[in-house]
Amino acid sequence: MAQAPAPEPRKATGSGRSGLPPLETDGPVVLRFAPGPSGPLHLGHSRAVALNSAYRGLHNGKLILRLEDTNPAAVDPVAYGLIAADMEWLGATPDETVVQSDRLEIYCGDARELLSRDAAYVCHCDAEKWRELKRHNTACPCRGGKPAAQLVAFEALLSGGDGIIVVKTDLEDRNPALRDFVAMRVVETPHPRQGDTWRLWPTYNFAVAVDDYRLGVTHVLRGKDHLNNTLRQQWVYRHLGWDEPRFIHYGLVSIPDALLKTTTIRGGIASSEYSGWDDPQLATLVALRRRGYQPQAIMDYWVTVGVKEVDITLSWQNLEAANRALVEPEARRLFWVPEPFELTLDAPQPLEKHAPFHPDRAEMGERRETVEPGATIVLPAADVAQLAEGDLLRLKNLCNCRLRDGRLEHAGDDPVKGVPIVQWCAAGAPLQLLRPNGSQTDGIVEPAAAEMEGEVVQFERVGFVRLERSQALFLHR
RNA sequence: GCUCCCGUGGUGUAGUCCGGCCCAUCAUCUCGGCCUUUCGAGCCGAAUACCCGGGUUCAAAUCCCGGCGGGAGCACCA
Repeated sequence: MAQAPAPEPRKATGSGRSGLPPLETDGPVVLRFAPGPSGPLHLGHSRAVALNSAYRGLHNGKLILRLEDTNPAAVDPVAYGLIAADMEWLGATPDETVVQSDRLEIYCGDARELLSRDAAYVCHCDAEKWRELKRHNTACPCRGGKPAAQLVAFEALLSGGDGIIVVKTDLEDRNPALRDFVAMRVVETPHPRQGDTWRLWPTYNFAVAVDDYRLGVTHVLRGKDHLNNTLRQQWVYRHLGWDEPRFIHYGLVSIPDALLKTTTIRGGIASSEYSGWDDPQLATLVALRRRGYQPQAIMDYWVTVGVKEVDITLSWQNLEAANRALVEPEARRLFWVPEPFELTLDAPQPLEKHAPFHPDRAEMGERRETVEPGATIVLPAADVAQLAEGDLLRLKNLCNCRLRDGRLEHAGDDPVKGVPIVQWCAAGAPLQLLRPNGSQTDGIVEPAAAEMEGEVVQFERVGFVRLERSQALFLHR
């Protein structure tokens, strides 16, 4: 029984070492991540994934992915696969995946149990009227029916008619959010996976309570926005005499400069404002991945943030720092010249470029290139603008030059202290850099880039980027 | 409006339950310096915080009361 998923070797990278406080527990730990399949995961989701996954590792527990697709109208069939892929990329592959729309018999069973215990009722009132009555701590006429009659009404609803199943709570509760809540309702829209086999669908709170219990979840780790939902779900536990899991709520995260709302992104893609879910302007996981974010950086970041109930603002700088620490030792260096300015090089003889792929790791090799006298050299226009006639500058890893009459005049090979050092290209290919703010910069990249598609590299003096076939995506400085 | 949660530097975090070892930890950011044929990395240093007001106490970031501030929920969404 005690399944022990191999805890992946979790390397304690830099910042993430502080670690999470262990969970209170008296046995095996079962956790779950439960998104609705409406699109791929984004940075906001990744906190829940990271925390649940970190605790799985810490307690050698089990992590369930539960797809919450009980609203047929809000399901994107491709999202099931996208979400699974995102979790895998994060290194948080679930031990088990369950889909709520496969479990309708279970919800119906527990609804019947609720009804027969007089803990729920079938309501045929007008929605607005029912809410209004609740607001005044008043029961609707349907609430008083006998369990036997309620059960009959429930069976009838399965095949036709209007109505909802309501969980009885305390109508006198001072918190208006906690007075009687809907457990199941009729949705005629066909479900992408189930077609029209079912018309009575559970709501979020009911399905979650049932599944957390029946799946043996021991710790429910989720955002603070679920505080009231927890209170509602606890009514189901009490009515049915179930032992409760431990509930842990972490604070809300606000992510600056990021569009996270799935429906808005979907709209932006439809209107071609974004090229797709992985558009570099987005904070979806696929987009961050495409730009060169390392999953471990994201996971580490959330672990250092922890599980407190305070609301936080995500710090891109801190996340970038975590990613830079991972990427910097591995990233090969390359010259990329933004807004290239052409100059002719005057030199007495051919010059040899010896540029290491990594300044601190000679074993990574170097890029070599011969530059003939009279060759056209491109420099960043911004750097040329800084230069006055006769000024000395160094073409990095090549030679010193002096700017004379709009040409570059060779001025020695050995580095001279205090001289500006600039990246340059002689041969090279056009390459556009895309930044997450949507801007694009034209430039020339050195020949070595040709065989480095897909790599995260550092453009010297520019920042880390990920190379694609004919463009580069800016990662961070 | 009602209900619930939270409030340590720019950002995040440790400490708050069990008051003293906290003139408050660590990371990141910022600013200097060193180093470096990148404005990357590395090394050294600096600056910046206990929301406010009372109270209890020899002693409060830590306990109590009252303000103020932020957030969430009050869906036949998840």
